[in-house]
Amino acid sequence: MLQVKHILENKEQVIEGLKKRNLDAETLVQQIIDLDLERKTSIVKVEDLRAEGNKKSKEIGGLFKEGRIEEANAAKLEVQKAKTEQKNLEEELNNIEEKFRNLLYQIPNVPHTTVPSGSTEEDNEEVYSEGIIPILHEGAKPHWEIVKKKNIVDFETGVKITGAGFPVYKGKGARLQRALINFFLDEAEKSGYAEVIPPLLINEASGIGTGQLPDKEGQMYHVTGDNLYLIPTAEVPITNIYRDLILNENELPKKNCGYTPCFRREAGSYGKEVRGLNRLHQFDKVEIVQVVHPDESYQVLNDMVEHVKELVRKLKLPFRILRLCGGDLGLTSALTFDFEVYSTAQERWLEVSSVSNFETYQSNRLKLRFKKDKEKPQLAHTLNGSALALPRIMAALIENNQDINGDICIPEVLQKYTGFSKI
RNA sequence: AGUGGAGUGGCCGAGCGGCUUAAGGCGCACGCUUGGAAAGCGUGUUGAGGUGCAAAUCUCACGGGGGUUCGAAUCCCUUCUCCACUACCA
Repeated sequence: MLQVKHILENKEQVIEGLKKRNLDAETLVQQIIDLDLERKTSIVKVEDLRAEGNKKSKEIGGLFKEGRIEEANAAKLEVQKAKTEQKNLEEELNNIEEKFRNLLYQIPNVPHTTVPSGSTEEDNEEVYSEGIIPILHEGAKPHWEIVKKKNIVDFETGVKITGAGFPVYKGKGARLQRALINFFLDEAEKSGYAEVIPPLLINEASGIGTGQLPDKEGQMYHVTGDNLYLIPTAEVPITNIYRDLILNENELPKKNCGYTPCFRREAGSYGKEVRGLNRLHQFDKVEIVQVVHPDESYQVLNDMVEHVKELVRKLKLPFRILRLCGGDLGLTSALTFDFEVYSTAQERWLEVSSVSNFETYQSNRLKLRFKKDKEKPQLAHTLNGSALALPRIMAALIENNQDINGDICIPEVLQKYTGFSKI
């Protein structure tokens, strides 16, 4: 969430910035400012009473020690009365603070100055593209037909076991998944990211920390028996490693990568969009995460984009990079670049990575700070990116690399991981 | 999962209703001392929030939340984590 101080000091700038999200935040921001004032007034009242109470209690302690029992008892009665008022005021303060927090949770991150305004993905700005879209032979097929024929991804069995969106990868299909995971992890480690294997279930505090809760609860699978959530992305557990920490400035940047399955309910999705591997409830992804000094976060965002570029390039997939417009930007992000690869048989672009700078939006919720010597701790910046999400990469590879015989050619960089060059 | 025990500052560890303003130690930082260092001595050593131009000052935090009390690290309830034993299991 945004820092209150930042809102107070940059009211107009915040409201103006949020317009890019097609959000008129005027009322909301004003409510927050008003409530903050109310909050402070209430704090003063409560703390004054507390201070007085503390003083009196100490005096009573002294009276008892001196054996002045009657005076002490009289003082007790007096304080007891004052407590009622204090309790009421404390309750009032609690209410204000809860309301205040809820309002703050509602305000999305302020988009970076370079974010284009716009409402849908149509308004995203293409900033880069690379690679040649292959011309497929007559009779080329979409990936869902190829994987069926080759028996490497079995959707029907997944439906039987769990439901739609939970495919079973088989044989060389499974092997290809594993190859991609290992390839992505090795590349990440080469770029200096330390690998972690995090939990796949997270608690409520972690969900709030990275911004999935309270707003996007419906998108995660909720294990109600234990009040845990299946991770929608490794971003959540990996970033939460640093929750409640005060790092030394010289420990920055923190760079982590991790492979995890991801679980998304994707309520409301249907049709061509979800066909085959296009949109799944469970999918594999390698994620890269950084915690950095605020002065460096945009340089780092660039580095992360370059890292992802290199991955897609090595897989020889045609891709483009989009700067997300305000309307398409996630709640917590200040600037996001999406990577899309071209899936030739479907004749459409598929999003395979999203690289974002959250500035202090997450770290403020996470209480993730760093400190230089004796200076006051300050919030770090957090970033993350998919590097990469597997199913759509697989879809594009399968479609783009099908040859005249209907076989799938494995890109050279993957062959040492797969152990075969064709499926 | 059951039963019992325990969670105190950067770390160890005392305190078990009011001289706690959290003892003592270790570590760390600075100073004195020294040719230099060690030892020794001295000083300091958390975070959040409020008031104030500032100096300063107040509030909150002893795993988390709630309660009892004029007053809670200390008593009660609840929850989490760790340890031990029992049961189960890859």
